[in-house]
Formats: sequence, C-alpha cells, structure tokens
Amino acid sequence: MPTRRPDPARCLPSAEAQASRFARQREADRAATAEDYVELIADLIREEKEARAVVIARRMGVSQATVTATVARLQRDGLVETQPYRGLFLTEAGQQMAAAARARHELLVRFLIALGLDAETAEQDAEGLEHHVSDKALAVFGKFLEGR
Amino acid sequence: MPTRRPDPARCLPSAEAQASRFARQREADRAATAEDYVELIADLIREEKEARAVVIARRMGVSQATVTATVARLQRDGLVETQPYRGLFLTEAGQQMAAAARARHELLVRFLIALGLDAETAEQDAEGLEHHVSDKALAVFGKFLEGR
DNA sequence: TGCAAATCTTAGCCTACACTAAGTTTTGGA
DNA sequence: TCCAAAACTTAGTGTAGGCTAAGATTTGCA
Ligand SMILES: [Mn+2]
Ligand SMILES: [Mn+2]
Ligand SMILES: [Mn+2]
Ligand SMILES: [Mn+2]
Repeated sequence: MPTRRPDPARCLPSAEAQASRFARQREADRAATAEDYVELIADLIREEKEARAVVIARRMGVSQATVTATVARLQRDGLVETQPYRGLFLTEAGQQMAAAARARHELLVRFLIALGLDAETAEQDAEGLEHHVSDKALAVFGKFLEGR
Repeated sequence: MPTRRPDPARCLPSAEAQASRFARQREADRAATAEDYVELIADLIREEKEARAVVIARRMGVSQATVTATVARLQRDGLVETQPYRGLFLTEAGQQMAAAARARHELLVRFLIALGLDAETAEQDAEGLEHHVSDKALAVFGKFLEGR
C-alpha cells in the first residue's frame, strides 16, 4: 500500500497561512463600502452629471444620515470632496479607485454571463464578489473571456 | 441610423434594483463571520477531534477575547454550544451551515484552480468569494467543472 | 419674491467585531 | 499533590456602518 499524501482539501492549512488569509479578508471587507460608494458616485457623475447624497441614499438603500456619515469617512480618507447642495466629487485617488472598481465589476459580470449565469444574478453576485477577487483571478477570468 | 438600445453596462440600474442588490450584499456580509467560524469549528472537530477557542483565535488571526465575544453571538444565534475547557460544538443548524460553507468553499477552490489560478491564490480568494456567490453561480461553476 | 419642499446635517442610539489588560479557572507535569 | 502555565472570561475601549428624529439650509416654483 503506497503512502498517500493527505488530500489537500481534507487537510488544514497552517495556522499562520490561514490567519493571514482571514486577515486579508478583513482588509477587503473594510474597503468594500468605500469601493461601492466611489463607484456609484462615478457612475452618477457620468450618467447624470452630478452625484447627490439623496440619490446615493436611495440607490444604496440606506438613510441620508448614513450617507452623510459614510461620506465624511471617504472625505477623511481623501477619496471624495463635497460642496453641500452641489453634489459629491471624487479626488484623484477616488477616481482611480472608482475606475478600478468599475473595471473589476464589469469584467466579473461579463465572466459570469459568459459562463451561463442570467444577467440579474450576475449583477447581484458581482456586487459582492468584486471586493474579494484578486488581480490574479481577474486575469484568469479575462483570459477565459478571450478564449471565447 | 437605427435607434440603439443603451449599452446595459453604461446604464444605471433602477434605484430599487440597485438598492436591493446592496441590501442583499449587506446581508451576506453579516453572515460571513458566522460562516467562517462554523466552517473552522467543523474542520477542527473533524481533523483534531475538538475545536478549542485558543486554536480558533490563532487560526482566525484574532485575540482570544474576540473569539469569546463572537462565539457568544454564535451561541445566541443557535449555531454553537460551548463547554468551557472542553471545546466548541456545533448545533444541528451549525452543522448544516458548516457543511454548506465547506461545499461552497471547496467547489470555488476547484473552479478557480481549473481556470488556471495557483492553489494559494485560489484558497485566498475562495475565503472571501464563498460568502458572496449565489447558488445559481455555484451551479454554473459546477457545470463548468463537469464539462472538463 | 417668498415660502414649502427638497436636501443636507446633527444628535443620539444600536450592533458587530476588533483590541489590550487584567482577572479566573482548569489542567498537567515535576 | 500542588502550582505554573494554559485556557478562558471580563472589563473597558474604539471604529464602521446602520437607524430615527429633529433641525438647518437651500432651492425652485406659484
Ligand atoms: Mn460592490
Ligand atoms: Mn460594483
Ligand atoms: Mn470565508
Ligand atoms: Mn471558507
């Protein structure tokens, strides 16, 4: 009987490796709200010329007070600038984050649809997956799309 | 010049549709910690006969105090039972959640690797993606795996 | 042009999930 | 057997991201 290597799927990773995966996850979680906001702000500016807090509240499904608080954090973090009653604006950093978020979002949606998922589910899933997919995985998805 | 339908990718979804996607996302986010804990607890029980809080702290990369607090919530939510100095146990509901989490996790890893991603990145990404992938998407991934 | 409605802010509250520091309890080995 | 180390809990703190209710400011239209 040959000594068989344990099935990797049935074998725990080292504590350190696992801990660092979870730590990276927590990182991504913390960044997710910022990404969704700047992506939405960029979309609104492109499609409707301005990004008003009311509209963001409506589209995020959240109260206006929550938007005020969240935007204050985004401003503190140098992603957004505000002029009350005049909408929100993205800083350079905010525009870069928005562009990256949009690219990830759209690639994911195209990938999921190419695999046979319906459009609405693809959009729904992409909204969450986009924050947890690595650049390496995105590259692999892109390659899949190219190869039909 | 034919009237052309707007490119869906360049067109905002309705406020209601978008809000409900984000709401679903927030749901998934809230469930993620519980899923990771019960999955880990199940793995530890299977691989090491018991799931001690210390070990969970080490593997989650988190303090023991954090584990105490989180486990209290899991217990409150009927997923886990505890006997101090004797490890953690899963309730029926906890076992079901763990099994589902494990299945999603493993399918995702196999899928990512099949697409050409390296194993470590696949594991890293799966740890986050697993909480945001719908059953429909998983079904599609499974089909892809079957078709080689 | 003036005021009602829309927009935005403030105040006060809550939960989840992190942390450190300082206990308490259990266990196992000399 | 007993005591030091390991395991666990408690207390106190902080931030993110939600909420409602109430107040302030601006806008637009009658
Ligand atoms: Mn998103
Ligand atoms: Mn998005
Ligand atoms: Mn996970
Ligand atoms: Mn997992």
